[in-house]
Amino acid sequence: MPCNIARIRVSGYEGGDQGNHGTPMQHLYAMPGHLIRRAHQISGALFAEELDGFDLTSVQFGALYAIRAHPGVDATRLSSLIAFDRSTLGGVIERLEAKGWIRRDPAPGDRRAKRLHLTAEGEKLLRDVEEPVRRVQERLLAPLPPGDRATFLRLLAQLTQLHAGTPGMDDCPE
Amino acid sequence: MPCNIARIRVSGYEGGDQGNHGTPMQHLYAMPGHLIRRAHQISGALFAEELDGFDLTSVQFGALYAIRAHPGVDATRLSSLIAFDRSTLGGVIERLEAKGWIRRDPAPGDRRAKRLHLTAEGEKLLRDVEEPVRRVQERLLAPLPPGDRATFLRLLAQLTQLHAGTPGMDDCPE
DNA sequence: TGCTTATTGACCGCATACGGTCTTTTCAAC
DNA sequence: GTTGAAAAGACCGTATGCGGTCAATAAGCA
Repeated sequence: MPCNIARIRVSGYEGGDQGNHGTPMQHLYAMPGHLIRRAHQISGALFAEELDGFDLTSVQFGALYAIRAHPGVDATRLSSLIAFDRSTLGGVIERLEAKGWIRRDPAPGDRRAKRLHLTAEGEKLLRDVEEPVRRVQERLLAPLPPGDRATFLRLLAQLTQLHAGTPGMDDCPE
Repeated sequence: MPCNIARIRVSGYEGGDQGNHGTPMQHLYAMPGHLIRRAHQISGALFAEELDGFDLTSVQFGALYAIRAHPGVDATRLSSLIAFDRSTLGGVIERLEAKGWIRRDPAPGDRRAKRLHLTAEGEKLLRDVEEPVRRVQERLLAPLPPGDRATFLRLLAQLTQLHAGTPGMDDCPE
C-alpha cells in the first residue's frame, strides 16, 4: 500500500497564536522556501507511489537517466550534469552498481577516473519505468489548471537556471 | 565564505547521446520533478548562505517558527502543521533542545505527550534571523521578472495545497 | 470495569544531502 | 625533469526524509 504521505497529514492553518512576537513576519506557508520544500516532498511521494516495486528512487532514476544520455561519463561530470552533490552521488552510484544497473569501467588513459555505463538490465529498467515516471510528472502538475501548467514550468525552469549565475552562488572558482 | 553551491556546478546540457534509446522520453531538465528538486536545493543553499553563523538549518527554522506560532504543541501535531515526517521531527526537536532554543515540558493530563515551547534564547534567535530569512525568500524569487513572482507563488501554493486531497495521497486512515 | 483500539514518543534502518579531508594521479609551468 | 596546482574518487560526520516497529498511555466501548 504505497502511501508515504500517510505520515504527513498537513493540518490546515488556523492561525495559531500568530500574535505578539515583535515584527509580524511573513507567514511560513507563504514563504517560497516552505512551498518548494513541500512540492519536493510531494514529488518524492508521487514517485515512490508510481514506482512501487521497482526498488528505484527518484534520485537513482535521475542518475540512470543521465548515464544513458551520456554513456561513459565519470562521476564528477555526472554530478555536475544532474546537479547532485559529488559526495551524495558516490553512494547513489554504489547502489546502482550493486543492483546491477550500471558498470564502472576504468577510463583508458586516466587511472583516476571510472567511466559509467548502463548494463542491459539498466537499459531494460529505464524502459520499464518510463511510463510510471511520465505519470509522476503528469500527476505533479495535475492540480494546476491546464493553462497554467506551462507557465509554472517555465517560471520554475527560469528560476533554477538563472540562479546558477546569481552573485553569491557563483563566487567560486570556475 | 559560504558558497555551498560550489560543489554543484551545473553543466549546461549539450544534448549528450540523447539518441536511440527506444521511446524519446521527456528530457530530464524539462521534468517538473527535477526542476522542483533543483529549486529545493537552491533554496537550501541560499538559506545556508544567508544564515551562515547562526547554526540553524531551514528545517530547524521552520520548526522553531511553528512552535512560536503554536506554543505548547506536541511533536505529532507540529509535524502535521509544518509537514515534517514524524520521525524526522524527532531529531530536529532533539537538536533544537540541545541548543537551548526550545523546552519539552510534560503535558498536564497526558503522560505520553510533551509540549513544546520556545526558550528566551529561542525567541531571541528567531528575532535575529528574521531579516536573513526574509532575504532568502527575496533572493529565491529574484531571478523571476517582478510581475511573475506572485504568479509563481500562487501556482506553487495551489499545487501543494491541492495535492493534499489527491486520490492516492489520501487513501490513508484519517 | 475490562478489553480493544488509538495516540504519542522513542527507536532502527536506509537513502539522500552536503561540507570537509585524504590519496592517487594528471598536467602544466618552470 | 621535477614540482606544484588541479582533478578524481574514497571516506567521514552531521542533518534530513521516510518507512517500520515497539512500549507506554489514553480513550472508546461492551
